[in-house]
Amino acid sequence: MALSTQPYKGARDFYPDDKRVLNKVFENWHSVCRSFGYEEYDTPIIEPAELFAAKSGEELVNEQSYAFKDRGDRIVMLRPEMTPSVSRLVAGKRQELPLPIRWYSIPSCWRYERPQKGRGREFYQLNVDIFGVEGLAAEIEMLQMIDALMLSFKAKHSMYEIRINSRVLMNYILGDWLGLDIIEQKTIARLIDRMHKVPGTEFKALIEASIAPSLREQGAADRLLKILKADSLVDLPVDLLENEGSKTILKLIKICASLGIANVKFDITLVRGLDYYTDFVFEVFDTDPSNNRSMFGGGRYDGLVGLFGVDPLPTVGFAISDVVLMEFLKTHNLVPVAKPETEVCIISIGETYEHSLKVSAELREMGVNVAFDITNRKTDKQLKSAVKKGVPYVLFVGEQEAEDERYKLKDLQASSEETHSIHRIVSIVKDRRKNKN
RNA sequence: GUGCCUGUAGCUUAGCUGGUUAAAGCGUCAGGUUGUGGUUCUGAAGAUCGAGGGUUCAAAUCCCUUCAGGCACCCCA
Repeated sequence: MALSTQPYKGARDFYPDDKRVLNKVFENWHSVCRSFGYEEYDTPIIEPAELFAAKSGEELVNEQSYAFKDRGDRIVMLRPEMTPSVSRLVAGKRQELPLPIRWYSIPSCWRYERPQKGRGREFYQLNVDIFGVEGLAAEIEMLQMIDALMLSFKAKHSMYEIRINSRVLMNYILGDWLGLDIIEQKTIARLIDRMHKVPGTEFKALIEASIAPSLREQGAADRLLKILKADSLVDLPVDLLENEGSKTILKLIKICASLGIANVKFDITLVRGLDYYTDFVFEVFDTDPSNNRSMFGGGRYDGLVGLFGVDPLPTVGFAISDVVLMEFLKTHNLVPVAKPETEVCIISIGETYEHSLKVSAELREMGVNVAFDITNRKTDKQLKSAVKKGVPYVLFVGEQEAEDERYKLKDLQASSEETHSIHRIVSIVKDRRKNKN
């Protein structure tokens, strides 16, 4: 029985053609993060299971995790997300890190799920977090970064929308305003999260079924259903507008608008599954009907760092996965094109193998990426494979050229060739590189 | 974890209601008289038809099981 050439279920192989695109995506992520003054960190892919227990969502930990025992009987997990790990790092140096802490990372994460469109078991995830800022300025910065990230892929504002909500407001509505107990609050929150996927009448029935009869008689269900229809903040009753969460949202939308980020919208049905969020939450949606989905999200989680026994630290962060982002880029025709980094293929003709070796070495020393075709095949075959690989230049080294130390450089796109010295060749190739970037 | 759909050479497919050595295009490799491509011509390699079992004189083609993939639900990046 031959071995399978397929990758493990839900995990991916990146052939060079795919890897170049992925790298391009990463490059965009890196450069946006750096431009906002964020620094990269990294952590192990394996963490003790208890790091995630009770901090992430229940289902994420119990049913969707790669958990196993190591040889010392410790229960470990492949990280399903990065947030608990960053919090661990920050807590570990809580006293010495200058605030605010602006960090990012691109870890690969693992979740035991059934793969489907835009979701695998393994994925890369850009994680961006800012620690140590209590006020709205942190939220604003996150939204600004998201705007810059989307822009770095040439996305237009019409292609996506940033929906925001506040857990403070939501908790107030469900708790004080409606008078639900903790368990009811949880189930109702779940339901609200799914509101747009369930038919209206069924949704109403589900809500009513989850509310205690005494409250139902006071009209709690109807009050809730009514405010869930709110399209914008001003549709809410006045007493809810007084809530701190509402004020936060209002200010955020206003400031974003003044920054030209007009696609930020209040969405009262936005909940998010992770348990650690404390106030501001958001999700970015693809507006294209064929891919109308939540792409990524984040929010404020002020409680996580403190769980490590140090003083708490207010935090806002978000995460984007490469898998979902690629779906977005595909539907909007924005997938970056990425050519190989090889700039010159050397084709040696006649008895010039050793001379060609020297030429390649010289070019490399001067910073040119050179692939010497050492297959010794016929010239046209070598040329063809250079073309197919997408290399911009071919350099012919024949016996005459070797003698003159001037070589024929062929521009494969322009389909022109000129004979030059090595130095001239280097500057031509480097000029091209500059113009490309 | 639940439901639906799919599974023939590396890729895209043909193969009618079961019948001798399973076709084609693309790609790969080689050659078209020894220094040039994105044209053309010729040739080669490459599939026990996802796997296992069954029905039948006979199965890629019918039935069962299983595996893999896709999509939706769940959940989420």
